[in-house]
Amino acid sequence: MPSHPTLADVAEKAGVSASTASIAFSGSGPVSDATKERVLAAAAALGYAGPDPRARSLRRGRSGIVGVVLEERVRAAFLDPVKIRTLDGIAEGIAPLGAGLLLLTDTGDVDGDAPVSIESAPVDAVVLIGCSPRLADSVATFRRRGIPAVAIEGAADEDILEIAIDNRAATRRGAEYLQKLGHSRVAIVALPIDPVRTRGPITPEVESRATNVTTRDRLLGAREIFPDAPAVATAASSVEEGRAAAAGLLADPTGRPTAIIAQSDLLAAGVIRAAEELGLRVPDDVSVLGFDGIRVDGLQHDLTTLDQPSAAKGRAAGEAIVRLLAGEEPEPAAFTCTLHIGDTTAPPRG
Amino acid sequence: MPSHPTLADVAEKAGVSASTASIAFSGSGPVSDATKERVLAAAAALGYAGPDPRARSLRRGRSGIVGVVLEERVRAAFLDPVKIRTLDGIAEGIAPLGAGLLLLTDTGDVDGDAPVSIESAPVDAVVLIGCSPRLADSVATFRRRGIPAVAIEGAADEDILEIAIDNRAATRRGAEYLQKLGHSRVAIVALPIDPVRTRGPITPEVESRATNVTTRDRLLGAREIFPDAPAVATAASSVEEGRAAAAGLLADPTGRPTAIIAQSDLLAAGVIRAAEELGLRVPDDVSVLGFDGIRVDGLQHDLTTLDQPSAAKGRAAGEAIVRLLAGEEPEPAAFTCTLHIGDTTAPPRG
DNA sequence: ATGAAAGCGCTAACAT
DNA sequence: ATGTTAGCGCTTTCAT
Repeated sequence: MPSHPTLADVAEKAGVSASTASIAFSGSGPVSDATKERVLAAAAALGYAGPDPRARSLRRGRSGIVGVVLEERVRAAFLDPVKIRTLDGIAEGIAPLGAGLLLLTDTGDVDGDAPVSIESAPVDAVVLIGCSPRLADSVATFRRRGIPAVAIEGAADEDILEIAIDNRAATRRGAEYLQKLGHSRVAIVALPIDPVRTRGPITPEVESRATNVTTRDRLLGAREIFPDAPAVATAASSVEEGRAAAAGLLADPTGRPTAIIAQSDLLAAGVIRAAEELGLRVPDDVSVLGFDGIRVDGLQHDLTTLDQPSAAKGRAAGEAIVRLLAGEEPEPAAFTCTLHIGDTTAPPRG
Repeated sequence: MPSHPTLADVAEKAGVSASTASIAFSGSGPVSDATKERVLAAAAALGYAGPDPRARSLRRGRSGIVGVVLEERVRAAFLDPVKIRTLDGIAEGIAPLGAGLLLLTDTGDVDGDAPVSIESAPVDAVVLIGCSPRLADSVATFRRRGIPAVAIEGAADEDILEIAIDNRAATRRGAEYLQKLGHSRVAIVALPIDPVRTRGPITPEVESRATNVTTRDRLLGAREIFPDAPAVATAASSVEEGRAAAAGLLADPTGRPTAIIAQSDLLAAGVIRAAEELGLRVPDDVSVLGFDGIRVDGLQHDLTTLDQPSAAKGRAAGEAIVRLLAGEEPEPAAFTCTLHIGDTTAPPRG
């Protein structure tokens, strides 16, 4: 009795052929009840735990695993409520597949050692979340490997099925709202804009090199209303990054913006904190607009924000995967964000 | 040129043997630079995206994937901040492996169709999170398959490496604190206690059938100080469940508890909400003790709670996996929770 | 209903 | 440094 019995061992013990034993386990063929029982008994006796998934997936050409490619480290994704809700939606969308979700990261590290990189993961299909600057590479890789892929945002120029939200139009609507309130001196606290997450003012030159499509689209939407609004890039969507960026924007009383458009709710929470630290009141002295529609932990305000249907987005991506795997051709989809008016926006003073 | 070229195709095109081509890709052997280049060129020409991970893992006997078994649906786990932080810690702990994280669920559904169930996932090792009533089965399955496993809580009686926290002792410390404040009429809002998540009073009979080790241990800890405290089981760790359970406990002014021990912070938040809905003030009319040390979204109070090191717990589990895979024998570990005294506990009135 | 044979695509011994 | 050989464990025609 080998330490880890194979199907062949079980078959031999049961006195049947390997193919019959296989059928007894998978149920994909006719077996007499007696034979089946004999096989199962032999398996139990040998401590056989069922067919080896590795061999099975080689033979069948399918692994039963759907990959989720995150642009950042897993831990970072878990800190982002939007990502979590999206992931949740994906899980729901692929539920009919009964497939496992494999979390992958596309950090750009050339991790040749990593047994499971984006280049070599045993997945039947993938969902790319976020706007990796290396998206084009990833897409090409999966295409070469014949792995169906769906992108959630950030696929603007790539030849891949995309599930999007109206980043640009939504931001525009938010900006219009600020304009209607009477704001004209507006500044933007932006998400990371390039692969290396450079902090600082977004000059036209920086903007031309932007690789993050979400950042760029939300920027364009804001610029439709406030063409000259200064923008600052952050290194991450976090309260701390928002605080640091806004501290700079609000420090000088001369020409201080009366409203700040933050490209995420976490950044917006940071903006509010920065304002409070400078003795400014929100929304009396500064209005703040967010994006996402998450509830920010510890934030006392009811943030005015663009509420995005992140779970629906994920579900749509999951459903698209199911259809792709079934040989169908799902359509790209675009979801619409809703302007939620909270208590962080008001007409400018004076 | 086949639609999906194999290593053999590449080797042929490059005019080398398959084994040489294999080495050119994996780097696990000597190849001349010239040959390597020729192989890579041939691969590029054919659009070969690298060795098939399924074949590779069959041959090597390793998939480069670590499974995470959740007791509930993925979406439910994502709603639980403790689980997320634990997952985060696991990702950090197994980072040296460069392995992917495969999310698996052990719902008890006999999902024979699921390509990737707990019985048949191509994983090199697994972490079991939470306290599945079916833990014993899972453990046996993984053992038969020769897959190293680590459990985070809930493995009390199983023969498996466990990373634990001091659920019982910590709860006892919290209960002692309430006692010192002067409380004696205390009630408990408990986590789910059995596989079917039955709601309602925890009678001795129910308690004897408890399968959820965390629930049971926290219950025992509370009972060390308040032996006769009535307890109510909920169906999930959520604000809504906590609210519903507490609504029942607080409804009748006669013999109303002066303090409630909730087995999670989400439940505690629900308890507070129920109290407020009844016009009771926290902590003046009712003291509330939580467990977890998460920040509950939207909760205005600074919850008195037992702060558990969930990320550290996950990291320890990840590190244990790394060591198991290296053939070492890591020790079980137990982490200690800290009593955080917030503003939801005070001496009882009058 | 069962068995024999042929690989899935790759890598690891072992030769040369 | 390169080639030859032999499977990893399973599933699937195709016979019988």
